[in-house]
Amino acid sequence: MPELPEVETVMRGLRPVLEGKRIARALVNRADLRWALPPHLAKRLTGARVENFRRRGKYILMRLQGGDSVLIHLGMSGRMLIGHVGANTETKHEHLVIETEDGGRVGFVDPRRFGSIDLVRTDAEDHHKLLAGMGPEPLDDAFNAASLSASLNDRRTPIKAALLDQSVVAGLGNIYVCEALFRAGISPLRLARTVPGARAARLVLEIKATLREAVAAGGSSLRDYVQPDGELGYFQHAWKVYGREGEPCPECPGMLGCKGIKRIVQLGRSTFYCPRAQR
DNA sequence: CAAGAATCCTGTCAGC
DNA sequence: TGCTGACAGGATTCTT
Repeated sequence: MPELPEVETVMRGLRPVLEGKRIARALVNRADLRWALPPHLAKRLTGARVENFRRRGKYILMRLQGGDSVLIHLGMSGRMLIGHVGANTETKHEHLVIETEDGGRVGFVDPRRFGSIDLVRTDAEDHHKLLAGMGPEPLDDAFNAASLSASLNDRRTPIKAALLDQSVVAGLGNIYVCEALFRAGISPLRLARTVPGARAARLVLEIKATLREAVAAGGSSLRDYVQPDGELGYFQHAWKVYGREGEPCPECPGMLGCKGIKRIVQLGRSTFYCPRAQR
């Protein structure tokens, strides 16, 4: 679930609670997530000072003093529950708990257990199996019309599938791909190889704009997801097509040939788009 | 080799 | 109220 804006929001929420703090206690309640947690995770966390955070795609990296990074992926339903030691925080599916010396408490909650946590040496973060081969950060300058065109050129999949591929661009998921394609006026069914050129240039701009706006809004809060501080992100109200099957298209409402937002299935997942506005 | 399907797991919601 | 089936932010692994 959480896509780049939500992961970024979560990371920003963790900073004030953990950065510069020493971990007094760490507790693993359940180790069988997507992949088994490292056996010595709790031991490695306990007593460690948290230096800083970094986000890469949909991953959060928490750097510890001593040269290790904790690599966190929230999967579909993962979130970080922030509170205080001793406060009533009874929650199901809290697989990892971290308590800081100054009384802060962070719980990793993930009902579906598609998330994962691993340890990696900080100086080799990008060589980790899960990060190696990941495409450019969409908000970096390295992600531009030329680079996107190059990676779409030899692809025969629909553009929707290509953008969900993290090796093309890192951090996009189902929602933001739908939104960016709508804003760029590109059909999700269009073959990726036909996008390079002017369409790719427009697509890059819309991807960046959509993500920037979503980050500024604190992400999109769905059923399982709220910001670490419990506040709701509000970008879901700005969705133009996602989850809006049957509603009028914001681009061509009521115009001849516009039948509103349509839902189709690609890669087994819902795609929302306007067949008239997106070509 | 590339592209699509199946898969992991739990919760929620709509419909009957 | 309770049951059933569809569906949900992801991404690897298995089949065609």
